Amino acid sequence: MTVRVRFAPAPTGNLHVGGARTALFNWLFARHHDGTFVLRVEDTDPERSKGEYLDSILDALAWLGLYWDEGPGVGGDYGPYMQSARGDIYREHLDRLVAGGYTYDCYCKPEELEAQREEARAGKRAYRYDGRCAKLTDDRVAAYEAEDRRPSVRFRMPRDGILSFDDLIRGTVEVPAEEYDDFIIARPDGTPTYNFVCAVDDVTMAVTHIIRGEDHVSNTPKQTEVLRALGYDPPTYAHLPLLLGPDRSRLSKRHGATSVLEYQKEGFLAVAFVNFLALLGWSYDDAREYFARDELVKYFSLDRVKKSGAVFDVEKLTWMNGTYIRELPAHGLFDKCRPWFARAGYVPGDADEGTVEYAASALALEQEKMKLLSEAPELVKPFFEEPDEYEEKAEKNVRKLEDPAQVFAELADRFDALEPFDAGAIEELIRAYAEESGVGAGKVIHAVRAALSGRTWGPSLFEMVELLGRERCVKRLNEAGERFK
RNA sequence: GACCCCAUCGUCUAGCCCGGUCUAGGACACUGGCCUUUCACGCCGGCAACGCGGGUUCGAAUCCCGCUGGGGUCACCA
Repeated sequence: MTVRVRFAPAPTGNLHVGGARTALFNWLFARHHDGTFVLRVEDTDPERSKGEYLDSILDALAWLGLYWDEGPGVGGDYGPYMQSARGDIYREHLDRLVAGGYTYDCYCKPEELEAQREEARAGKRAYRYDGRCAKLTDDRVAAYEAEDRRPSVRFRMPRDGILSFDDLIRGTVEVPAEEYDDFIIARPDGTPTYNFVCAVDDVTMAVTHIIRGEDHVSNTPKQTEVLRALGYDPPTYAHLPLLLGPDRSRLSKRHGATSVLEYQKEGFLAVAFVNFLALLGWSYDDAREYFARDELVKYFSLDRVKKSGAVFDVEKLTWMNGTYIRELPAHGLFDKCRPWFARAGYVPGDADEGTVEYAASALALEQEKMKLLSEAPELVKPFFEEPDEYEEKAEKNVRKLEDPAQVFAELADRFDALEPFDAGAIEELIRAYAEESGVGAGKVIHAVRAALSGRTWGPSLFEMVELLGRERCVKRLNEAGERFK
């Protein structure tokens, strides 16, 4: 039997980190087993479902490279893949349940149910629907109908015994049947609800393995019972540990950035993000943590997924992002950073080749210290802007020179005459100058760096000078001379 | 509260199933040093964990029980 898994987001918000992890594990499992990754959209809540959220979820999945084999946009033999378009399928299955006596009409109004819940709360009892509508007399029903009350449909859950299911990650999960009540599978207007449609879709889409978050554990018996009533064998389940925030509660908006696309905007690389996500709850061995995508596919296995929740640590993600950035070829990195360069105005979309080369070279000089693509403009700023304000320490570095103006003027002259104007020659020049004037080479270097960039840090000074070019360097040295006269 | 699940450094984790090789390994963060024209990278070193209590056993991070702690779920949301 070929493996079929599904990721089933509700378009009621953006794809968040936890959802992305779930999608990734499903995708990896499918790819590993040469199976099929289905994307199903659970848009049965017309109030909260929005097209723009769907778009954003699809964008996020695409960014991560988690393309689906079946689903919106690509089709497939088990569609439609939007639940809102599967009404006929639900209707048919609902009829079967009704015909089989697995359901009953419930005339309780939402307010009444809420009152019952409230009562239970007050009495400190666990609330469970008491099944009162299961034994309505014909008169009662007639009366309700006369009142124009429209019934919802409830599914009869077993009254006693143990409800259990096998979970690839947790083993056998058992819950006493008394913990469950008869739940609503169709609203008065006929629209079906989650536990029913989810179960129906999973079997009608021939899903073999349900890999989802641990928060669905308690729903599972409801779904397996629906399936059983319909005459289907339940698929295999695997409930993933939850992703946690720093306070160890389930990761949510409270914890700041949780939308996947926000991470893209902040300058994370999809490869790094995926690699990092894969390591949340799954591990390969005691040491390895770098995995190219095909390696993840090759090694991924549900039996190396652990049961306890994992805190999403942005710091470690950031570190990992930096390591991936360092591995990028210079032009690859520049291409990734292009949007930030454009926004900073350094490299407009229609920039000429020279500018592009210059920017890419500047970026290459700073590549080793980048952790986020978004840092690019700040890092290369001195290559595009003259120093306006000096860092305090940079100014001090200049003042360590007895006569900064003199030094800068002298160096400007020498730069003017230097041939060739490359890093090697520049280094020689500066060291020779330091030697002649009896000043420490470090002192001169630091002062020049300050004069050129206003900073105490940056790339190797000699390479920076070479790339900036004679003209800019001479100009900035002269300006610095004025400034420190 | 009820039910379900979980429990190794601050964090991600290896080890647990098949007890000894674990004075518990790796990584992030933090930190000392080296390298060096700075920052960073890199390298070397350090700090830091088996939640507690009982068992079982010659021996327990590993098996069992209890406790504690944490999380999840208790909708005409998904």
